[in-house]
Amino acid sequence: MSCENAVRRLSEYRRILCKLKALGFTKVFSDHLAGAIDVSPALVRKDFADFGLTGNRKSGYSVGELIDKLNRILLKEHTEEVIMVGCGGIGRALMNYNGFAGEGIRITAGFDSNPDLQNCDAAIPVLDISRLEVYINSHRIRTAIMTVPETYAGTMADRLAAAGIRAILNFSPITLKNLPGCFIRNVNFLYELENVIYFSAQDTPE
Amino acid sequence: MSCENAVRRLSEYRRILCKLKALGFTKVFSDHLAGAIDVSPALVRKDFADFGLTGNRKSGYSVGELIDKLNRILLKEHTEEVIMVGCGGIGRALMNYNGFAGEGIRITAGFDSNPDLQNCDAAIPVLDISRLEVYINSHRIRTAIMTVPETYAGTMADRLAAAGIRAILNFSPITLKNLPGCFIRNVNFLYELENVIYFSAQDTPE
DNA sequence: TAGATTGTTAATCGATTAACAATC
DNA sequence: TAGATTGTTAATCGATTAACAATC
Repeated sequence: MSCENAVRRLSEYRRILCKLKALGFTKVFSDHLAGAIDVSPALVRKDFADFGLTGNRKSGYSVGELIDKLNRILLKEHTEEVIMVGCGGIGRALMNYNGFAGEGIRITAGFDSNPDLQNCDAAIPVLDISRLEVYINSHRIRTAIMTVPETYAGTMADRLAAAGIRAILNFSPITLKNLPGCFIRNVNFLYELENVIYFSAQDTPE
Repeated sequence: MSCENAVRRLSEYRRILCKLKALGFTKVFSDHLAGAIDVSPALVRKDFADFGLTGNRKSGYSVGELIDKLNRILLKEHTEEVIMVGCGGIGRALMNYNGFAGEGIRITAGFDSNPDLQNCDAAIPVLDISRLEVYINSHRIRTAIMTVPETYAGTMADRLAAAGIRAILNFSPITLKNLPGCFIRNVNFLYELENVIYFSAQDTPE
């Protein structure tokens, strides 16, 4: 768990550092970053130490150097190509989501078994699911986003892993476990919303 | 953290219990549920004890009774009305998401400042953002989903909290902290994807 | 040097699990 | 009764934080 959380914090540090850089800052202290993401300065330093990010005992950390190293760790040095498996409403919305392009992530193709959703000529082509394996192989895709109905999620994850996918972001409504050689991260809209609804009824939701 | 995690597990237990009920099961043991969501039987029993769900020292837990009590805890006894703030691609996709309706959750209206997205006559009307406060008040809405651009997220959350919203599911690309009297849960698509991409490059992603 | 910050270790905190008495 | 499972306490585990020596 810690590792997943730590990597998420790296994303957050990176985001803040990019903003600081844009504002002209060249140095930053663990104290500042800690305040920005609401953790202790000790955790910032520990995270950095754990991932080999070093600072200077007098002048803190170099913003530019941190960003460079974080870019390497988070695979931001080259554009990462990702596929979308399942192109219903959520899948298409994420394919058009504008928060990825500027961050070195590109969804290069979608796959769906429904011919009505297929379109080879779209900006991001939506191909028949039968072409999945060949595409993954020829484009050396390692990462997939899955937004398929519950019934298909399990077998589709197996199929993706077998085709060489190393990690899946799973939005389908069923929680999947990691497969051998394939990391799976589940995001369940229903559970998230039920969670929020639960706290909306608590005396002190905060 | 535990509480948020525990409530999420309640959602998972509930889902599994509903399936068991559909299959005709009337009794279940902590051991079974534990296996299904990949935790220890002790945690299942502790979760249940913490939320006042009791079993029988010989015959385990009653499926029907657990579902009833979980429905009460998770506010499933009446349809929960939720609003969507920001009706771009993700917002509209979630408004049309078919995973909520059968689960006692209804998105009753969307709000956006862009007139092109507004439509009073749609199945789920999309209203001008100026009508937000009146709508929340007259419909006694407690829960909101937010999919707005980064620039507006902070002030919009303040506005929602001031209007009486008690909990927000925030999909906007900036992490928000809880406000006094308003719980905020952040889901950041970029961070989730960066996380998954990170693990796709690890030797043992699993 | 004096002051300030990192890097790191030990302490703390909280969540999960193991163990077992209670009991159906 | 014997066996099995809950309910609960103590132990464990892991993540976060406090503290401080090293040092720029």
